Order: sequence, then structure tokens, then C-alpha cells
Amino acid sequence: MTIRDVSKEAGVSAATVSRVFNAPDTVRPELRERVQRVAAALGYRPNVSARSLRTQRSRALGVVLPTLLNPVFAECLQGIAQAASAAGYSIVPFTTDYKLAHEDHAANLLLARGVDALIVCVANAARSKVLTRLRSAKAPYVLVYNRHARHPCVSVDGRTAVTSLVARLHALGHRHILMVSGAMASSDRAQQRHKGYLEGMAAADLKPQLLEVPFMDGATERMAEFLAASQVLPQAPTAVVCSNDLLAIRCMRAAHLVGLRVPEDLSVAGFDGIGLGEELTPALSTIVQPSTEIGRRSVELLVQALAGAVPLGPHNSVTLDLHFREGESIAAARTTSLVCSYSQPQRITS
Amino acid sequence: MTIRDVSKEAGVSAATVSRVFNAPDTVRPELRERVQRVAAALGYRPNVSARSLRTQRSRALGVVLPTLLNPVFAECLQGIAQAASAAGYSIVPFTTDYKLAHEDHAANLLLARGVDALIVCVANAARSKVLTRLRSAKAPYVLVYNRHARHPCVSVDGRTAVTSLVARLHALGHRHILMVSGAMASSDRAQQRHKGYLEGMAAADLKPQLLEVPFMDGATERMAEFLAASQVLPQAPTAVVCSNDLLAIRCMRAAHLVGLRVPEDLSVAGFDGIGLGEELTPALSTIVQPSTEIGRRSVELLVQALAGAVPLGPHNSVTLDLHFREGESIAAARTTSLVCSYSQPQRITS
DNA sequence: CTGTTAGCGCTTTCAT
DNA sequence: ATGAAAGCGCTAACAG
Repeated sequence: MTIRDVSKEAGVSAATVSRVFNAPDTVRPELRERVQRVAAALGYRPNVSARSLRTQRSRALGVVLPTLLNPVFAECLQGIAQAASAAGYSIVPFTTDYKLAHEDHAANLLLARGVDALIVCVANAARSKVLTRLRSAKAPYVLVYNRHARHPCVSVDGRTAVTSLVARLHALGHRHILMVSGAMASSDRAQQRHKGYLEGMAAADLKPQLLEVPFMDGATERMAEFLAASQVLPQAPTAVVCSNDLLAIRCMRAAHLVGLRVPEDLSVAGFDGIGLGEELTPALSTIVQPSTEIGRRSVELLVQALAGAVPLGPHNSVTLDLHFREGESIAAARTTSLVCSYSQPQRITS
Repeated sequence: MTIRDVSKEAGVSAATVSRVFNAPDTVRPELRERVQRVAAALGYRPNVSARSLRTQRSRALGVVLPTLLNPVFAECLQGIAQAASAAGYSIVPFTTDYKLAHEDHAANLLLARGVDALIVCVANAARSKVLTRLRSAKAPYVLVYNRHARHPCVSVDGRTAVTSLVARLHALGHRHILMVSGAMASSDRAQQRHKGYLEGMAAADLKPQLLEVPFMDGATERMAEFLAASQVLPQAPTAVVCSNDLLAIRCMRAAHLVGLRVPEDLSVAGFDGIGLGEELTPALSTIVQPSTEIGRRSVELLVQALAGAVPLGPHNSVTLDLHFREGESIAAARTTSLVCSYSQPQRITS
């Protein structure tokens, strides 16, 4: 079913059929309708490959994300998919599983695929080879989640948000606030959140403490160990700031495993605001980033740039708002043991 | 950067360059290496659109799934992405948000895109127009999660699994087992799981009870209401079989909201086996479907069919194994109130 | 083993 | 407003 078939059937030239699809206004209404009717009857669909070859544009966006197993990125991709679809673009996603080599590989394949532009999330924007490559290939691209002064980014200010989170915990009476993070070296976002934590702790004149855990596997066990071991110490954490929601969920489980109640014995805060967090018990208190919106905005940026043939640069970066979602996993710090014995006498007798 | 540029630079014909990329063995090693060197130096990448137009194959697979917000499908897509990538295919995903019209729309776009084959999950395989369309378009496709005798499917036997789940609950002493499901009419999977439930209940000689809730929004509130209202009745459920994990998580929250402890007061079981279920507290007891594997297998099926140019049919369907994951959200039913007063005297005095 | 040639289906000047 | 014709970059006969 080619344009030729339609043109013959409708008794017009191929050019006219093409115009009906690409510039309907330039075709006399009567003819236009006839062509449309014939096309519909024949089930004709313009061949995208041929069109791409001819126009040198594929109307497809490449997407490179770490993984879809983390709901943050699944939500983001959902946003990307919706916005792209609305703008008449398809998407071609690749996941890197947080592997640097995969980032490069994915971008290459996407470029070869002839996508018009790329949406990319890398482990570390400062070190990524992908970005220099994209730039030299002159492919329009936008970073999501990553922040970097030399690239167009759609991101959030995680650092500041974590600083206020620490202030909030401090105000609740917490004096021993632990930060748990996945491997810091591999993620610029984790680094920024940690910076925010350090600043918050400094502002509150508290001693920072960091626990780095393997993100994917064994995180729960590691946290449980740590929590168990620290219980005997005077500086046992009463609150934990987790670098992301998945970690926070595991942290709550770790607390449970060692007999700590959340939030009575231990406050746990996350970062990301994945939808599921609200459904948990206790509901996760977390800093919410608008993942769907991040996806949408990144598409908008690219589509606009493509439409205007305007090159995208760092000046196009946008920082979206973050907000704190009050859940049930954070509470005021328990007061000192003396007061505690008054306020909870039954625990002593039992 | 076209094949022509490379051919000139290497002093060979375009055909030779093409051969170097598509059938390296047919080119004299010396020449081949020269071409490869030149191509690499020039950063040449074959243009996919041109290749697709010429060969009539895009090396891309279309994927239609309900949503990525449900981790089940995100996991599946991850499996699809990995397998596709390994086989040298890209994927072009679309989500339908459980809307029938979107199913059709997505398939159309994908077909127009010229994908070589499709992986599709529809609400109801028996009623879906998409499938008849795909069939008439002669596009190779495979259904995931859906089961239907007239289509190639990669799926699981949810019905039987739910039947055994009910048997398991029965064996634990439960006599009032509720099933909670999203809108049944819209999902053949929900229907099958419900059938399994009915069979299990019949086998145990118990009275089935179904609560249909809006899947996306307000499910928790609806369940909480129901649980609260039923507490005063003699047939108050002591166990709930949820049609999927997301519902189960909400059910646990609903239980919490009305003061029921899971699993002490109420056992909750899910279906899907999303990764997060294991991280929850209590860990979700659920029937695990191998979502990643479902994705992988569907790709394998298609890639094989494409390679052999063998048409795919219902006889290619595969049913993957399901297994029950023992979590912490299910416990033996509390015995009758008399016995209860003996085993938990402290609750009476408090 | 390599080159020549003829399109794949479409868009887009350039005529009319 | 419409048609004729050229060609996007590539591959696959077919010659040599």
C-alpha cells in the first residue's frame, strides 16, 4: 500500500496525495476529500522510512535511562511517552543499568537509528563521554535529572531540598541524622543530595554520618547491620535521610528487621516521590520530584528546538520545583530516656 | 556521511562498503579492513531509514503495554528491551493507559512506523480489534499476559495459581476469603484470576465474595470502607486475595487505616510478584509471574519468526511457570473467639 | 571478488 | 492547484 496505489485509485498524482497528508490546505477541498476517502478505504499509511529518508527527520526521539525497575524512571518515561505521542513523535528507549559503557553504546545506536534528538540521563554529567559525542554529532539532546552548567538540563535542585529536609528533622528534635546513599562515585545526583545533607548538618551544627550501600543488592542487610550495631552507641541515628525512595523503603525494612519502629524509634525520609510511596504503611515521607513533568518538559524542549531548528544549549535548562511530601515515616525525636520513662511507662513494666 | 563518502575515500564502490557491513565474508580481507578503517575514521553509520526502505525491515519491534506506572509492565518492558537489544533490535513502546481506543491507535502508529513485529498487551484479547487488525495486516505479533486460543501468547496460568492460593488460605484456617479486583469487565486477566478464585472457593466449599474497586484511584478508600463495615459481621473476611500487587499494597494500607493488623487480623495476598513486594513490611505474599522472562520470551519468539520468515500462530504460545512467594502478609486464621480469649488474654484486659 | 544499475516510498522543486 | 521528475542512502541482482 504505497502512495502510488492511492494516487492511481484516486486518479491524481503521487505528489497530490503527499500534499493531502503534509499540506492539506494546498489541495482543493474536493480533491483532498476524495484522496482522504480513498486512502482511508485502502488503509494507506505513509511509510515512515521513506519519509525519513527523504526529509532527513525521523520524528523519533531516543531516550537513554538507567533502568525502568526504578519507578522514578518509569514515571519519567511515561511522561516522555505521553508528550512525545502528543507531539507526533515516537520514542526509542534504551536502558543502561547504570553502566557507563552502555550509555555510550545506547547513544550510538540511537544516532544510527536516526532519531531527531535524544533525552538522556547519565550517571555523571561531568564525566560522561556520551555528552561530548552528542555535541560533536550536533544531535539535539537534553539531560534529565542530571545538572550541568554546560548542557541543557531538565532537573531539580536536590541539594537545597535535602538541606531543608535536614533542617526539618533538626526542628523535630533529631540530633543524630544518618545519610544512606548508593555508591556516591557513580552518581552526580547522589553527590548533590549528599552535599545538601552536609550543608544542612553543618547549619544545624550536627555531625554528619554517611552510610554507603550497594544500591541494587544487599542494601537492606547492610543497613540492618549498621542500625543494629549503632543502637548501643550514644550517637545512634534517630533519623535517616535516604538518597532515594527505593533505599528508604529498604531502610524501613531494615529498621523493622532489627526491631526498630518507624517512625517511633527511627524516622526515615526518602527522595524521589515515587507513586508507591504514598501507598505504603507507614506512608513514605519524601522529597518529591516531578518525574512525569521532567519527562514532559524534556520532550517539549526538544520538539520546540526541532521545530525552530534552534540549537539547544545550557541556557535552555530548566529547574523544576521540588516539594516535601508529608508521610508517616517521620516523627519528632523521642526525648531523652528520663522523659521517655514518664511518657511511656507501660513499656517499662512490660 | 553516507556510504558514498566512505566508498570514495576508500577507493571502492558503494556496494563494497555495503558488503563490508552486511556480509563481511564476501569481501577480500585487505579491502574489508581498509573500508572498516575509513568508515571508523569518518564516523560513518549506515542510515537506518535508507536501509529499512530498501530491505523493508526496520529491525525495530513495537510494544504496546497498558502503563509503565505498574511495575509489572515496567519489568516486562525491561525484559523486552534487554532481549531486543541483544538481538540487534530497537523497541518503540506505546502505552494505552488501559484505554481501548489507545490500543488501536498505538498499533496503527507502530505499523506505520514500519516495525517488523509487535508485542502487545491488551485489556481483553477476545474483544480486541487490534488483534484482528494485526492479523489482517499480516504483521507478526505476540500477546503478553493475555491468553487466547487463537493468538500466539506468552502468558501464565493465573487461574490455576489463584485456585491453589485459595486452597493454601483454606488450609491456614481461613473461611471468609474475599477477592478484591479492579474493574473485571475491562481485563481478561482479572476475569481469569477471579475464575480461579471461584473454583478454589467452591473446592473448599466456601462462599465467594467479590469486591470490585476502581483500580487507579480511590481503591484504598473503598477497601477501607468495606473492611470497616464488614468487621461487625460474622462473615468478616480474614483473608483477602487481591487481583494484583498494587491492589494488595493498597489493601494492606486499607487494613491499617481501619485498625486491622496484617497478617494477624487480616491476611493479604497479591498477584504479580513485583520486585518491590519483597521490600515491604510486611513483605507481600504473592503469586509471582516472571515478567522479565515474559518480555524476553516474547522477543525471542518474534526474532525467531522474523529470522525464519515463519508466520507466528497460536501454536507458538508458551505458558510460563508461576510460583508463590511466601511473604509476611499471610498468616493462619485466628481461631474462634472463645479460643482467642485464651490465647490472647491480655487483649481483653487492655 | 567487485562494480554497475535499479529501485525501495516519499517529498519537493520546478513547470504548467 | 496539480503533475513530472529527481533523488534521499542504501541493498541486491546481475555482470564482469
